[in-house]
Amino acid sequence: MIEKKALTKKDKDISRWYLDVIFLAGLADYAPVKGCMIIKPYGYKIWERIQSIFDRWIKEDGVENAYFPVFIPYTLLEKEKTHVKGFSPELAIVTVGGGEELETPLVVRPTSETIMYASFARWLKSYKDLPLKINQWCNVVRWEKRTYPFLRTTEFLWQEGHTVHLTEEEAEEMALKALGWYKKLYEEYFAIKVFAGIKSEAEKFAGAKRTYTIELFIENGKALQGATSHNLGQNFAKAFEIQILNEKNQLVYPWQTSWGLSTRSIGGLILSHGDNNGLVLPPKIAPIQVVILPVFDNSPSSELKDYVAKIEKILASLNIRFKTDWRTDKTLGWKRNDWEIKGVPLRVEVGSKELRNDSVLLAFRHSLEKKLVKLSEFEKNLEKFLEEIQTKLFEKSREKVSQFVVEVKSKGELVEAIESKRLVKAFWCGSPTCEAKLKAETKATSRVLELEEMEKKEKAKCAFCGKSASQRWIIGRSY
RNA sequence: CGGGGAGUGGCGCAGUGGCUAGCGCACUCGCUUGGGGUGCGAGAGGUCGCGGGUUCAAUUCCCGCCUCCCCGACCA
Repeated sequence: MIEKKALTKKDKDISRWYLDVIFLAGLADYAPVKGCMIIKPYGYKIWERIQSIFDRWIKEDGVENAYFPVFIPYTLLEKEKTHVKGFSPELAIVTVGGGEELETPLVVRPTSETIMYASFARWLKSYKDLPLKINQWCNVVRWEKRTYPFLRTTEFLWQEGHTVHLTEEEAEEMALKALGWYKKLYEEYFAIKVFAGIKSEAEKFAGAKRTYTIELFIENGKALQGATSHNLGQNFAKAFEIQILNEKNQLVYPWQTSWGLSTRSIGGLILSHGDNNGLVLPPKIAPIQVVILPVFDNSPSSELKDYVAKIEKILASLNIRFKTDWRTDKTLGWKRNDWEIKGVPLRVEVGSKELRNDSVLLAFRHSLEKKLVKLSEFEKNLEKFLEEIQTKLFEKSREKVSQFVVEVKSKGELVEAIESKRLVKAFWCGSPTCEAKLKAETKATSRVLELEEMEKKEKAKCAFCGKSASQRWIIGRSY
C-alpha cells in the first residue's frame, strides 16, 4: 500500500485526519469568512441525500415545508427571556441597511422559533387549526468562538421543524416522534449506533420545557450531539401570545415542539466510519454507491466500452447511484486512491482480464477486500452486497460504542474513565449544581439519559456527588 | 477574551541587509507510462500581510497595526 501523500492517519491524529479527509475528498473548502465553509458538490450531495430521506418522512406525517425570513427583529427575539439569554452571546446583528442605521437591529436567525411563532399567533385562532406542522430547510448563523468544518461552523444548514398542538400529550408525542426519525436516520441510514434520550436541566435548549437528543460517540472519547427535539411546553405560546379557542369556547395556550438536524450530521458521518484511507460512506447515504473503474492501455478498446456499457445498464436497472471513471490524465493507482478517499462503498474494476472471463473485480471500501465475481453473480447479488456493507458498518459502530462506554459506580472510577477518553454510564442525580461541579473538575457533562433508562426508578447514589439518584446517565466530554 | 505560533506564487514550505527570491505539490503544453498516488522536458504564475522608522539600499533589522492557525472558557 502506497503511503497517502497528505492524509494523516486517523489513529495518530483524528483532528488532522478529519480536516485532511474533508479537503482531499472534496467535501468542503475554507471560505473567506472566518468560521464559515464552502460545501462543495460532493459534500452537498450527501446533504441532499439526507434531505430527500428526511423530507419524505416528515411529509408522510403531514409536516409542510415553508420559508421564513433570515432577519429577525431584535425586539421579537427578546420576547422569550430564557431564549434570548441563551442565544445573545452568539448572535450576528445587522445594524446598517442601505447605508443607513436601522431603527431596530436585525438578528441573522440563529433559529426561527421567534419569527415563526409571531406568525403562528396570527394564524391560529381555533383548535380546528391544529395541529400545525411546519418545517423549514435553511441556513442559520451562530457566532461561535471556535469553529470546525461541519461540526461547528458560524453558518450552517439544517431543517427546523415547528409544531403546535392542542394538548400536552400530543406535543410530547411529536417531540418523541421526531427523535425517532433522527435515530432511524442515524442508525439505519448512517449506520451509526446512537444514544437517544433526554438532556439534563443544564443542557437543555434555551426556552424549552424538555430537550431530547441524539448523541454520537466519537473515537477520541467525545460525544457529539447529532440532532435535537424539544418539547417547548407553553413557554413560547405564552411569550408570543398564541391563544386558541378550544371545543368549550375557552381561550387556551397550545403546546409546541421544535426539532432540528444540521450539516453537523455530515461531520458525525465522516468521523464515525472513516479510516486511514479516507472516508467510508454507507451505501444508503453515499452519493455514489458504485464506481466503475475501467482498466486499459492508452485508450479503451471497443470491447471494453461495450462491456462497461453492459455493467452500467445493470446498475441503472437496479437504481444504483453510480459513476464511471474514464479519466486518462490520472493513473489507475491514483484513481483507486481517489475513490477510496471519497468513500465510495463499492468499486468495480474491469479490464482485459475481467473481459476475458466475463467477470468484474469488486473492491469493498469498508473492508478493503477484493473479490472477483462473474458478471451474472454481480447482477444477482449486487443489492445484497450493498446491504451487507450497510449491516457490517452498523455492527462495527455498535461494537466500537459498547467497547468505549464504561459503567462506573464511584467518583474515582468516573474521573478515571473520563480521563482515559471514555464515555461513562453511571447513576447521576441530574442537578445543575452537581453538573457544574462535574464540568469544572472533569470537563465532562451529562450527555443524555436514554429513553429506556427514563422509565427506571432505582434507589441509588449519584456517582459524582453521592446524593440520591435513580437513573443511569451517559456522561462525557462533548465536541 | 486569556496563552502559544505563523504571515513569502493556488497550496505546503525554505531563504537572504545588496545584483535575477527559491523548492515540493498543483496548473498549462508535449512526450512517456498505465492491474495501487508514473517519469522526462518545456512553460505560466510573486507589490515577500499592511503602515511607519533605521539605512546609500529592507522581504530581511526596529516599532505599530491587521489577519489566520493551535490550546483553554461559551455552543446544533
